Amino acid sequence: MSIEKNPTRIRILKAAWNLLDSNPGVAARMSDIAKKAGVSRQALYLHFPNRTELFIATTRYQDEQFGVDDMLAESRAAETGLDRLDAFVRAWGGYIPKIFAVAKTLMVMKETDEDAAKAWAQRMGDMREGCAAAIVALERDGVLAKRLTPKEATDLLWTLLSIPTWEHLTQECGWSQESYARHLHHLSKQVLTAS
Amino acid sequence: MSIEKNPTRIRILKAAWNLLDSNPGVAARMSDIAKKAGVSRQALYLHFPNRTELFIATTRYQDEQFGVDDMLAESRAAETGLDRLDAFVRAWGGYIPKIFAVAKTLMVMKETDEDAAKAWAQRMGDMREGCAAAIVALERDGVLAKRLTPKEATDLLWTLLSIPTWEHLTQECGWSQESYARHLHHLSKQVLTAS
DNA sequence: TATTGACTTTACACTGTGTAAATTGACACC
DNA sequence: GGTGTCAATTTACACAGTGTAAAGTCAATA
Repeated sequence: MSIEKNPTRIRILKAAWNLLDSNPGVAARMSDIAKKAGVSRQALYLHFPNRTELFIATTRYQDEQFGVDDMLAESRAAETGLDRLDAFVRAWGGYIPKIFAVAKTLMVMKETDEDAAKAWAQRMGDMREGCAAAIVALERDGVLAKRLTPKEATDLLWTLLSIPTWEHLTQECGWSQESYARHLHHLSKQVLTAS
Repeated sequence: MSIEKNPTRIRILKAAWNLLDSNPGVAARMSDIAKKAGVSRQALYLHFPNRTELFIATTRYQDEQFGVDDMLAESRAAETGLDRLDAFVRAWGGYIPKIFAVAKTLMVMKETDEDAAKAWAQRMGDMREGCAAAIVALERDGVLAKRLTPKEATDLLWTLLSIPTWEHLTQECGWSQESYARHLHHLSKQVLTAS
């Protein structure tokens, strides 16, 4: 399944993943990752040009391991627009907690790092595609809320499903993942579909 | 109105404010701020213990200058719960763009800095009070959506009005402030009140 | 046996924050 | 007029973390 299987490279990616997951919020240093991977700090630079690229590679590795594409394919298979919306909300909403720690690191980095910003924009752009497709399906079925243009509806769904929204509800407000999923399921229908 | 009026201190605060506003996203360095304030870098440390505290002081200075308290007082004066909700959404939603650049800087810092995190939590806690008060008023009037507990409703409003949500809609999606305000006005009612 | 490749070790340049201390200049009090 | 004080300046340095550079080790392989 994995495109490259350089063993040390993978060890480093796993170490980074692991470190970010277990110390959420504490941005791992190159030396921390090296130690965790059982390799010298300099070795990291043999596999990744810099810290940013290492973390970008880590998110890609996660996507590959989790099989995002297959996951999102499910929602694409739905017949009706409503089913498609539900499936997408469930799939993506359930994916966020798996990738949160690493994603968050990249989100913070993107504020000061051009490359991180680009990688992040790409990733979120892909996610937006899924939102847009669900909205198109709703419109096709004639159930899209009348006061929203497709673009507005897509933007709203994109925002409701954004990682900061998930973070706010589960981390700041203390909602369980189950509670988050249930509310977002309802919310997206309430806001986006015609009553 | 201002508690302290040390002229150099104010010059520094204005320089920081100015710098963050005009270079949004580019975290200003101590030397940049010093230069802008027309003062030596070391002088900053005569007025603020460190970079974090300088930025915290800057947000406080903004709040003071803009008179947040007066602004929020308006919403407190509303008679009905619905009026109160509207007033609060309008007031806070209109305030975000004024403070965004500085607030964003602090939001990024809070991920790696304990003090920044504390200051930010405080600020957002205050904002949550406003959300909670509006929800209580809705409940008192018997118009709170039945499927939501007051806590859930408060959390949702708090999330909808959060700075990341504003940022996502206006910066990523390109919504105008007017469009943001209009949609949030409708959205909050739709989600939080009984139809 | 020589070569290659992956990794280590050591060292260093660079950036930015924060500490420290000696110096200057103005104003204020007696 | 002399003295003290206060704000700010200048210079210097410690420290952390990223990234570069180069020489050395060691095993596999041809």
